[in-house]
Amino acid sequence: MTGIVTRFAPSPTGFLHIGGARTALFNWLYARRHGGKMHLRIEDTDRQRSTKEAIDAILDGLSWLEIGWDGDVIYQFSRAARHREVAEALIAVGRAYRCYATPQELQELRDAARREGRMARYDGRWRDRDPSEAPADVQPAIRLKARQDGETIVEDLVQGKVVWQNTELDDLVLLRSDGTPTYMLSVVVDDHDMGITHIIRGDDHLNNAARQSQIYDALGWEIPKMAHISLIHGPDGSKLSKRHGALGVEAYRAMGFLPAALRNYLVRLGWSHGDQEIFSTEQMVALFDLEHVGRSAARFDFAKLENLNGQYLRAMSDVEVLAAVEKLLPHLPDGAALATRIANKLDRLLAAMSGLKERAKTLVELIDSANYVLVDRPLDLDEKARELLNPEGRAIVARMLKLLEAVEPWTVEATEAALRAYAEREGLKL
RNA sequence: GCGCCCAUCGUCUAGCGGUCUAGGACACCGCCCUUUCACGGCGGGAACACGGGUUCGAUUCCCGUUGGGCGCGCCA
Repeated sequence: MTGIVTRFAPSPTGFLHIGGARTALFNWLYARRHGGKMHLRIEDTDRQRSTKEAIDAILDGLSWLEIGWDGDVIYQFSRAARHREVAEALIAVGRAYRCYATPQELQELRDAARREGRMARYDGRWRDRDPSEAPADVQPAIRLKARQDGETIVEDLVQGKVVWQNTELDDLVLLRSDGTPTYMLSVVVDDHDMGITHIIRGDDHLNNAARQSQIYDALGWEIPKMAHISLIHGPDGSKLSKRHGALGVEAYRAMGFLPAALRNYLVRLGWSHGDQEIFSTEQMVALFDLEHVGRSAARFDFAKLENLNGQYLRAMSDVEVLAAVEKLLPHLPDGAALATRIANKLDRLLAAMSGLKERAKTLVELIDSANYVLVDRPLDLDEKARELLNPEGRAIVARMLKLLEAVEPWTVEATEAALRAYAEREGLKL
């Protein structure tokens, strides 16, 4: 029973963004590398913000990226009863207590702390109070009775040893006054019950790691190995925002990126294997490790993604690229129209593919430049010839001819003849 | 503000005390190929944030400063 079990645990409050995709990829790679399993757990304990659309987007995004999970999808909210039971058990053994502090009281506490330059934390006012003092009209929350002395240490597989003074940590809420479990409790219980051996997640959770180890400690459970990977930043080094590239992965699909290329780009963000840049999925699985995951944040570089995508495109066979195009069509805004346009010209498209794919960085670019191949004959050759008057037009015509050469050689001859005639008439030099 | 994390070319990174006049990739700039574009080939500029230690010797180890990030909810 030493198999490795990882999990990807997104909260369904939005699409699967690029950072989440990388976290999923790392978990997936690590599990596969060691012949283990990766579970998918939807952290939907926030009933207000969790949506069906978000869940679908996450599932869809993962399957597009071809990142599979083992077993059924676990919905965290469905395990609330179990979480509640654990919280009660903690009270029974004296490691948790009911807290009757009101939201107003807590807010005042936070304000005071901030004013005095301390880390905002609960003061434990109900920690040792006798339950008989409880006000009858307040529904209590259940808080962990955390150790107040000593320190909490997390041995992180990526970040190394991280230490917190216990005086900095407070008695966190396990169960809300409405009886629902908090994220902090749920993760610990679920990770334990699911037999998770390795928690690989974004380092925005590093601080949570300390509090969660306190819960593990109170429960007497073994703490899974943890690896907190750095976040992905925008090109300017600040947090990745919509303005940058914090789009859902489905947006990258719509931009014409290939899942394999995106995976390759993502795995190199933070992880490396010497100087190697291109990794097949098999190689990633065979080589991935946590030792070579860097600790610093990486900026998202669109140009590099595009370059990588272009490399993948060129490496694919013409038939494969055509298949990828057809697969992409339903996800494009004008996909339906394009699909009908392409439908009866598949052979033409295929014939031009080798010329097309070496020019494009994305599938969308490729489709755009396939215009000349897809357009209905006859072309207005005179109009094309007129474009020769400027360098840009000259380039377009030349490129068009190159593409057409593979499809319809006669068109090239006809066009060239028309160009020559036109140039002669206008006294231009070709 | 307090806590925690991070710090090599513009960007992703290699480097785990001497092999570093710091390597690769993307981007950029030249040249070649090409009646254009792209692909391809060749070449070029470009980095160890700063200041203290430790050491015979620091890009590599320690401390501080600066800069950036994350966290500080009965959100996750």
